[in-house]
Amino acid sequence: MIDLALVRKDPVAYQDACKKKNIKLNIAAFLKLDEERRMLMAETQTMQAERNAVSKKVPTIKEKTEKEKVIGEMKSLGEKLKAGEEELIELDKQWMALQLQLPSIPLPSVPVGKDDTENREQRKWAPNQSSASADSGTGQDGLPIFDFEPKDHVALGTALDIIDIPRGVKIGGSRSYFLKGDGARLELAILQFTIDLLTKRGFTLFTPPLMANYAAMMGTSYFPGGEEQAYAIGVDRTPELGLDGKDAKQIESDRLYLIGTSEVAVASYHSGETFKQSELPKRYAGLSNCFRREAGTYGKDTHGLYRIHQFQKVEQVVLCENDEKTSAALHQEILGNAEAVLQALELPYRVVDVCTGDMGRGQIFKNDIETWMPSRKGYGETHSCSTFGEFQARRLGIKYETESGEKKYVHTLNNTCIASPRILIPILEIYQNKDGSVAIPSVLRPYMGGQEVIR
RNA sequence: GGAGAGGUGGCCGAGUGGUCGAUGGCGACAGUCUUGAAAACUGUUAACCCCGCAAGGGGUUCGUGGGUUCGAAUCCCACCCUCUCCGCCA
Repeated sequence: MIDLALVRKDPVAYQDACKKKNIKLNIAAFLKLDEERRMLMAETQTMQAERNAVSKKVPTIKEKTEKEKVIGEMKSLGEKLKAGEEELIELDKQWMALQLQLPSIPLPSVPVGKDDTENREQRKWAPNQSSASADSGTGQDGLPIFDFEPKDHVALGTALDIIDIPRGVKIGGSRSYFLKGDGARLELAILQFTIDLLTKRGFTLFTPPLMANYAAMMGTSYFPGGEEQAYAIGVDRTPELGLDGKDAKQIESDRLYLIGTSEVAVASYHSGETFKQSELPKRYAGLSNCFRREAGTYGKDTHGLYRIHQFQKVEQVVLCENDEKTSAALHQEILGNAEAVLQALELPYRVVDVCTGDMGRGQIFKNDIETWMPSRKGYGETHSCSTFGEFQARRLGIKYETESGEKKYVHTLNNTCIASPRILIPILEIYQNKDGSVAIPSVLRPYMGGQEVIR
């Protein structure tokens, strides 16, 4: 949500932000509605003031006919007031709906572009000399080269019996999978390694609710707009559905949504609260399963574990004071944490500055980290690091009191630290050996009982 | 799932139709007293919105949303949440 005083002061800047972010919104029309709303508000408030004043006087009137006269007058005022209030409620709905669409203004450094094809590569990293696989080498650019025909993660995982997609689909529908045996253990090792790294760096770990209400979805700015990507809980539970349950009907929902990221829950943790400035920043990490409908992606990334409905993620969430330098420094910090994990895993990656068109409504600055995936012959997005300014904090109502007693909204940031199984794609593909076995990255071995290879 | 109780200001808690945004207590802040502190005493102490340069004025808020009424914390309806007992249960 945006400070409307700023929009009124500089509507052009917000219209420009809409254009850059591909948001269809007429700022002038919104401000006209805003104006109308305030005028109507003034009118109804005047009537309310009169009603309140007279209501206070009524019990002191002793004379009966006088009293009845006043009550009669109030009755007709009440009708006018009610009409005004109803009109205001209607106007309010439209006003709020539009207000929730207002974008924040990207920082000046953000590249302007229409979609992810116009993101700008900022830097690359690759291990000097990869220790990844006994049977592969490292090219000049640090990317792995194989002296055999490398397999993709699906072929590797299927042959090793650590990934089972067909049976996943049998149980959970398209884009479902099982991790099995060492595959499941590898995932947990990665998560645990990441958790340990963040803990050492001062982050507090949360395992949050996986189901969240509308306020949390809206507050973190997934709603309105992202409803189609969220699973809403609500199918009927009648026992007489036979063997296939295909007659199961939608029921009225429990009004909860499965979270697409622990950010929804963890950033909402302090909603409605006011900190003391000395309590900031808060460095939080959420470990959770994440659920995404992936509506509208039919036919896209259908192969393997790249785009699936459910995954596990360690997410960093930071709340800090309302200061651009502070949040910029923390942005680099949480970006650095994710890079530290990839570097420990010796996976080549690059950092891109996400352009305006590929940014969300609320972000003012965003980096993606893309990790090298041999089967894609390119980098694939594995991390997303966002700075929101006070956009989320306004929706969530998270403030702090400065030393001088002033109340301000916090700034919020978040970044993936690791997300699995997508990260298994580069791990399995880069660490594969000629014989089809896969070496376990050395930093993960302590988490797998010292095991060195999956075969 | 069955039965019951309840949601009031930072916290506790009173209030069942009208000068109630709400008695009282605790806490916090300021002052008096004190060398200092404690105690005692005195005072201050909600959030949000609208108008206004400001001083200030007005509105809304007693879980949420509707309704009744000239007037609702108080009456009615729906929903959300919490607690207790029983049942079931990882």
